[in-house]
Amino acid sequence: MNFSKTASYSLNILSYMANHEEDQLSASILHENLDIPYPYLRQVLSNLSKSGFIRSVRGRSGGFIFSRKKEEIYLADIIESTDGLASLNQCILGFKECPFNNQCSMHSLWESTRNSILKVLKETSLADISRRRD
Amino acid sequence: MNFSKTASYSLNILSYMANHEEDQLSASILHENLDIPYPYLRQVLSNLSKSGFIRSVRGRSGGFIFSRKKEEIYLADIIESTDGLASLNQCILGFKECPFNNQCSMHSLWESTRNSILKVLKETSLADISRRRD
DNA sequence: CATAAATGATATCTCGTTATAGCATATTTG
DNA sequence: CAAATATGCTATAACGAGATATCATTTATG
Ligand code: FES
Ligand code: FES
Repeated sequence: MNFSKTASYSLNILSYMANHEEDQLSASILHENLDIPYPYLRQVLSNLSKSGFIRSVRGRSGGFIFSRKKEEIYLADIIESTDGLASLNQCILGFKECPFNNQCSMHSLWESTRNSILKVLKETSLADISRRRD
Repeated sequence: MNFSKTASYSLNILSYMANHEEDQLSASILHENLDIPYPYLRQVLSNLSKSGFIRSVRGRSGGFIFSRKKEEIYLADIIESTDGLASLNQCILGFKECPFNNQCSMHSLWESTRNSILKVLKETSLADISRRRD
């Protein structure tokens, strides 16, 4: 950890979409509402399509819409598709081996912490966080 | 979070030095014992000098030695001098504003977690972690 | 004094992430 | 049909962290 900007963007996009599930949203609309550079936003949307979270509708008045139920898309899935979850399994100080001989106070603290984080990521769906928000 | 490689290197170097406090250690010696590329190691050492944790002795049989007591160098000081501690005060998902309207389960979990981490960093000195280790 | 071995300082390279740009294709709308 | 507005695709640029390379300077040692 932590997560990349691309992962943040992805989470931002999908959570916004979850709050506007009825609509099919275009990159332009998303760009107007989210603080993400337009060309990069389009790349990220493309990736999210390829990852199967959303699908695209081409042509004028096209856009993006969920291809899976938001109840079944977990935050962990999104992180996994962008950064991978492996980063969560590392020492918070970035060491391969604990330089403090596995005796440092970081070790156990971070281990239980990251398990908590992982648990939340795995149990929280886009539906869970889709609450009133503009 | 998380911390940069440079921060990891710095912690690695200083914790190694704390276990060899008696000695004045050269970059070559440190390079032989730590898994850090030599030229970069020298840069990091230079930064640690400028930050006042260690001082350099020039000339043949020169090297580096603590300029402050290891009892008074806290992990938080080291992180502060490399990455800055500000990174710890951010949403773990990398958002400026919580996109979930501050209602997401990450929020409170991460907030208390990072406080715990910060507490450990602020209370753990190099002396505390300097225990038998080669 | 000359050599060896160390740090000081700085310029450059690499590489992955982030960001940009442009053209092709699809589809709605008048 | 033609224009407008989407996405698909892909090439390229910008940027920063990490890594490398050089040369100057300092000092111990023979
Ligand atoms: S330093 Fe990371 S677990 Fe000990
Ligand atoms: S998403 Fe980071 S605090 Fe809610």
